[in-house]
Amino acid sequence: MKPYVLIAEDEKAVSELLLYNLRKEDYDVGVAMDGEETLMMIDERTPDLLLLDWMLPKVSGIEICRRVRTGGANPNLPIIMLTARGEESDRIRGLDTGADDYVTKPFSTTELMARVRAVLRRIRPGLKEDRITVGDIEIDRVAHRVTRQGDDIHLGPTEFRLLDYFMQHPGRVFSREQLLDTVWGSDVYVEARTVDVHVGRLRKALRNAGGDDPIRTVRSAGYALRED
Amino acid sequence: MKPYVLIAEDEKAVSELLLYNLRKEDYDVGVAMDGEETLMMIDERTPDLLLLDWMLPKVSGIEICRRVRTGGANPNLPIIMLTARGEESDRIRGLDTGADDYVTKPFSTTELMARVRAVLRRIRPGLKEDRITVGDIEIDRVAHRVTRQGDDIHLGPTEFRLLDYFMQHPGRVFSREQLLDTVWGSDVYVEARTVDVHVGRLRKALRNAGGDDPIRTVRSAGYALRED
DNA sequence: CCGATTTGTCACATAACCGTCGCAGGCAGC
DNA sequence: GCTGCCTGCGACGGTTATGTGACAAATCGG
Repeated sequence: MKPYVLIAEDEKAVSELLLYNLRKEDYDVGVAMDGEETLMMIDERTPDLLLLDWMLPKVSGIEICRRVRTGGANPNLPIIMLTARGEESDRIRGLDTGADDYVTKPFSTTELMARVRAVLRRIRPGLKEDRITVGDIEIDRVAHRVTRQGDDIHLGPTEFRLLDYFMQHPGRVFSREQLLDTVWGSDVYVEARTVDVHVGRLRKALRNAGGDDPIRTVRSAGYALRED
Repeated sequence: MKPYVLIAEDEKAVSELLLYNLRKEDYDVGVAMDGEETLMMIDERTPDLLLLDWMLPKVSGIEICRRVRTGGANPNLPIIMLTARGEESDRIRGLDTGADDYVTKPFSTTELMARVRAVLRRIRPGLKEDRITVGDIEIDRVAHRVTRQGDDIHLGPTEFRLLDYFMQHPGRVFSREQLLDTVWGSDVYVEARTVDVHVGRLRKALRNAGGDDPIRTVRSAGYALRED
């Protein structure tokens, strides 16, 4: 089953961002807006991971953290703490109370997602790797590196995300619209043909490392990564 | 039984497009033109999936979403939300209220159908596979690939759709008119004999992968795929 | 604020595909 | 076997989708 991630965050802007990104990475997601609700929702269905805001109305994040660790039915529940920048000592107290990781706001979504994966992988090994290999291409999302037959490949941010997405679903054909939605983000509007250009750039970069074109064009449908 | 899909959409152009395509994929389809009607129709017969427009007269899409999730007899009713491009925060609120997926208008029909399948497959596994095998021919709609006895077969878009349609109904004979309607679409006007040419091309492509002709000509009636 | 990198769009060339035609051959009924 | 329809298929002109170099705007990192 999909891992269940509970977001405990009162700022709607933040929780929505998290919600959106976690859904995109195919998790089950719940949102709690204050401390009480968080505790209730944990009781209802034990999450596989708790994203916990430091400052939470009614019952603070650190208090929740403590209660979970000492009190409840699941003292090993993984927790990633979200703190505002500059609360350094708080941060440490956060780890002290037993959070598995902490992230300062504002945070990079990519980085947070990587940490989420990292924590979840501890619980469920082989869940969503930080490294994927398809054929002779390997991508390392943490180190942000791509190699082909050992050679390093430099990619721009967009090409990187594009390849990343392809490698998560090898063989599958994506329309330009789908790619725009997921790789670019659903909130940007760019021409569909832009995808072509970036696929072209990705191709050229991959070609430079030798071997033949690993991206398949499916006329009138989109692009796909060859799956061997 | 066929899955029942309810369309809640007030723009006639959109709802008819959906209706047409869903029928083509062999679903039972209902159409509601505003929010009230939608709620009524849900009560009458529980759909397997609700395609819900964001902006709906009388009772808005989001309100319906909320009521279904919280109130009714079937809080797990799968919902795909339709939103206009640019309503980004709305979109996220859509997910927040519990839609299973969302699609922005204007949308690609192919993509929407894929999502419909994806959502329905969650409910009824093995419903409409992304892969079909008939005899020694296999078609993979997600990867957009056709193989025969392991060999890859390259088909143009039209031949692909044609074979896809045949494979959904092996053995059945289709007239040229039926094929034009479904494979080409009811809105294009081309000569009936065009079908012959494409069937010919499909045949040639399949022949190249060995084996004998899997398409049967029924004189003065049409064509059919042999079902062994 | 500057240089370097990246990005989105355009224009153009090319390749892939489409629909139609024409004709050769096949099929059924007589 | 003959006749009148039907079908298979190669050829062809027109259309559409895709690949790619160029470029200006945007962004990043100092």
